Amino acid sequence: MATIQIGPQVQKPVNSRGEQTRNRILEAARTLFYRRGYARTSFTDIVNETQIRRGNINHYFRTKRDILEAVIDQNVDEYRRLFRQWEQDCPEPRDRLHRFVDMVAGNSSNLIRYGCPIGTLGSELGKDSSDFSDGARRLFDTFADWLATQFELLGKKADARRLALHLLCRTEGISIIAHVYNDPALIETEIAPLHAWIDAL
Amino acid sequence: MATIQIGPQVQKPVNSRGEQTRNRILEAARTLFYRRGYARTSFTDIVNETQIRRGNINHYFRTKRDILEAVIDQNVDEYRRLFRQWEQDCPEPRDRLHRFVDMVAGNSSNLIRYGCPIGTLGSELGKDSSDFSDGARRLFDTFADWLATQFELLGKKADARRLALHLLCRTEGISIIAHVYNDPALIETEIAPLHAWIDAL
DNA sequence: GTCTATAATACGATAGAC
DNA sequence: GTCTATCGTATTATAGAC
Repeated sequence: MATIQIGPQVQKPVNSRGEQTRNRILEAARTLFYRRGYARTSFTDIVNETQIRRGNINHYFRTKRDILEAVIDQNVDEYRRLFRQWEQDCPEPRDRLHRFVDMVAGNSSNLIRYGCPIGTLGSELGKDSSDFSDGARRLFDTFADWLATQFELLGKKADARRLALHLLCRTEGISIIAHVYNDPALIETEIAPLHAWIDAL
Repeated sequence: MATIQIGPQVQKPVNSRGEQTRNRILEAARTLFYRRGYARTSFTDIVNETQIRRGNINHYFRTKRDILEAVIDQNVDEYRRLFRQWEQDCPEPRDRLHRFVDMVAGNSSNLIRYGCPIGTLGSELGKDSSDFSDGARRLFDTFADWLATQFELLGKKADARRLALHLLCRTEGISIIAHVYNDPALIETEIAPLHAWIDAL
């Protein structure tokens, strides 16, 4: 849905000093939340990582949870941008699905060290009294929706969502086990049948 | 490897008051770690849950991490006991594998609310500077080893470990996605092909 | 074995000067 | 927009009486 602009549009200064500071905070938080988990990442960790003073961070994000929400938004945006790129690169939806599976394989060194960036956050946020399972679902929906669209384009209209969730189950499971066992070979072994599965559709 | 006993064996009083207290602590911790995660569970939470005083808990477990290790040991023991039960109930290894898959389906209400008890703990412990990925691996090995044994008994000697890890990938992936989406139907849908897969081996 | 009291620290968040 | 200083609380862990 487009928003109607009245009068000259006020251009948001995307590279202002404030914007840069905010982005540095966000980037550090994203990495730390991924590598150490949200609960174990402290405000002080972010201060040390960015060298930005405590009070200044609080100027951009009043609470730690505000940072989390912004990090999730950033993740969603980034994956959507990636999907758009794939759509441009691959006219065939089948090739886009292969791209998705290849992304898992291509990111194996991070997956092995820290687990899936979406899945581990999802597990943590889904837990009791984290009252933020919305964030986890929003993150997964970014993937599920896009994957379902590709299956629809493949003519699997009725089963699109089921197939999308199936593929997510497969890749998430691989990420967990490969992470626990620090085993890159397992990713290769488990990814291969997924490519075959996509081709057989 | 059996230990040779010399002289009359000293029987450990398994139902002494101390043992009972220790077990109550352990049971509460196990539930809390599962439902809220290890990092977000505090000593105070365990005190409130058990009504056992702080100092008394520290008499049995000096540190929070000591509790974690004991909880993992307890989990390992309990699953091993369950596996022995299955071995008695089912002479056919194929039926035992079906039992394993059914366990996931039968535990769906907990899986949906809190995720997989092994997988979520594994994700959390595998993270950076938790320096306790051993615990996660030990937990998963309890399953992987037993599953591999069943595949060997099925005549899949060469592929036993690969098949075991594949099955773990599948069930863990299902747990994650069903948890994030609070979707019990997804468990049923995704479990069915696993039974078929076992039968087709 | 059980309890109370408390030490020592890390945390999230705020106030207010510049 | 950036900084220093600090409040109030929650945390793990310990000391020592009973």
